Amino acid sequence: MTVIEILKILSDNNRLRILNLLYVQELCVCEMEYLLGISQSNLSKHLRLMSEAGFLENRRENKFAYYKINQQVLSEHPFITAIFETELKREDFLVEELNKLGNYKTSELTCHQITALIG
Amino acid sequence: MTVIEILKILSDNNRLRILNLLYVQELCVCEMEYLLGISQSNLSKHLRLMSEAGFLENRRENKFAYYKINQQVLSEHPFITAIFETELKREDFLVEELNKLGNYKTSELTCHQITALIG
DNA sequence: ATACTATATGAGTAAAAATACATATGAATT
DNA sequence: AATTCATATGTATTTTTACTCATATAGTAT
Repeated sequence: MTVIEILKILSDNNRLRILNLLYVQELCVCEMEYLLGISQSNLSKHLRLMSEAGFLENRRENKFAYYKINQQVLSEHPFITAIFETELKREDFLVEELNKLGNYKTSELTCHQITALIG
Repeated sequence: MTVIEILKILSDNNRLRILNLLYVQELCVCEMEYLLGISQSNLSKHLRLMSEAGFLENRRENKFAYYKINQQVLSEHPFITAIFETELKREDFLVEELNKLGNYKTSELTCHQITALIG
């Protein structure tokens, strides 16, 4: 992965929002759909883009698809961590979305329940 | 300047090439045109974009327009320095362009001579 | 097997960004 | 003042990227 590939991934608002959450923890597609309000197909395409670039890893558990950040990318490119740790914390809307993620976690809703809420 | 604005600036190949040189030193438009082989109008537009965003500063000296990186941007956003210092050094074509800049400097050509070469 | 449901994908559209070409501007020189 | 020359800008074009809608796929459960 070249710098420019990484920068192109990071320079989209929705992808930054996704990564902002995934930097905290692995998440299921339905959870991101719920937390971010991005349409399912759009979300899926951003996730695919980032996975094919090697930025994300994914697995399936039952019906649900989980995505997480490839830690090797972070260790090979420390500037990414710097962005997540300091830059993203300066953007109010991203901090709010982290709060929403926090609330979601304490709610202990399941993916099954989430998809019922969305659909 | 938001992170996303900065990332959008950085995520274009020609802009990265420009900044790669400007990270070494202030340069005139004609020098960048010569060193990078980017067309004058295209170059000018990239420079304008980055200046309006506050990423670059510029001054005129005689006929010539000089651009440099706004140091405040670097100090407020250390991840940018990390990109220049370590990431860009991994890209062969960018390192070559730095070498070309080095050669140009030792040649001690003037802007006047450069524009004669280009035109 | 069938139906159900979460995610992925194909095709089309819209929006944004990069570039090229022609021309304008503005400083310097004659 | 007229000319020259470096840079900037307007307009058009091309390329790239994001998104929507409809449909396919692949797991689950009945």
